Amino acid sequence: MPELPEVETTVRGIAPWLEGAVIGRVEVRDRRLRWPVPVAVEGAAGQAVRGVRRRAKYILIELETGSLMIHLGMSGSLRVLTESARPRKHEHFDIKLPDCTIRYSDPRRFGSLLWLEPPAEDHPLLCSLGPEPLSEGFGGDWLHALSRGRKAAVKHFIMDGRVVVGVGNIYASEALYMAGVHPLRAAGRVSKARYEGLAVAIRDVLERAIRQGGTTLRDYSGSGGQPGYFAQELLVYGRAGEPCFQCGTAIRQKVIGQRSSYYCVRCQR
DNA sequence: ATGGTCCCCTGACCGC
DNA sequence: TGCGGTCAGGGGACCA
Repeated sequence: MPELPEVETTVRGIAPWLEGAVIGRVEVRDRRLRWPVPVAVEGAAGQAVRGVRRRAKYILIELETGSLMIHLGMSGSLRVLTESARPRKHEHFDIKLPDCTIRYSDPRRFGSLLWLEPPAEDHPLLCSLGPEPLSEGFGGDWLHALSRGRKAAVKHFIMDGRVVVGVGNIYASEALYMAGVHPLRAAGRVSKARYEGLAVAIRDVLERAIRQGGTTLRDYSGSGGQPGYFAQELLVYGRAGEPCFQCGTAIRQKVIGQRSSYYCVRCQR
């Protein structure tokens, strides 16, 4: 469920509680996540938090001897609890802090909690990731250069974390629509000029979504339990059969690479 | 290397 | 109210 804006919203919500704090302990109730939660995460107890950051859709809590790395998968969320509350089903673990508890919930169990030895960036899950879409290193020239000769659909291409991180299914559809690029077009057959427009669109949609606290379609909520408000700004995602806001043509839905894609056949070429 | 396909898992929703 | 089918915002693993 969470894409980059939702993960960023979560990081911004938990960071003030973590920064400058010492971890009380990490209480794991259910180790069954994408990978079994390693016992090593409990070594976080008593360690000072040196930093909290996001890399792609991973949340990194940097401690003295290593980092806790959290991924929210499709249905994960972190909540800040300032009063004691009985853990419920699917609430796999708690990070206990002096002034609150950060509680992880993940019904579908596609998320993860791992312990990373330094340097964290050498971890297999992080070392081959592409640039952050909101960073200087990302732009149309990068997309254009990487895509030469690639026959995969451009939508699939921009969702590949080795190309650029954090562009999930919702925002891929949105950005392609904004840039007027057909999602099924071969990545290698998109011009440099159109990649420039696509890069701008990716950046723009992600920044606006972050400002709205992410997109809540069904069950996403931020660390304070609040929904994201970007759903009301979606231009194509989830609008199959409804008229395109630019030309009135019915928005098409098609499965590309196992995921639903939404686009306008008239406005996107 | 690249490009398909499959799958992990639970819950919500829809039609009958 | 119950039941079966379908669909979800991610992404690793595997095969050709």
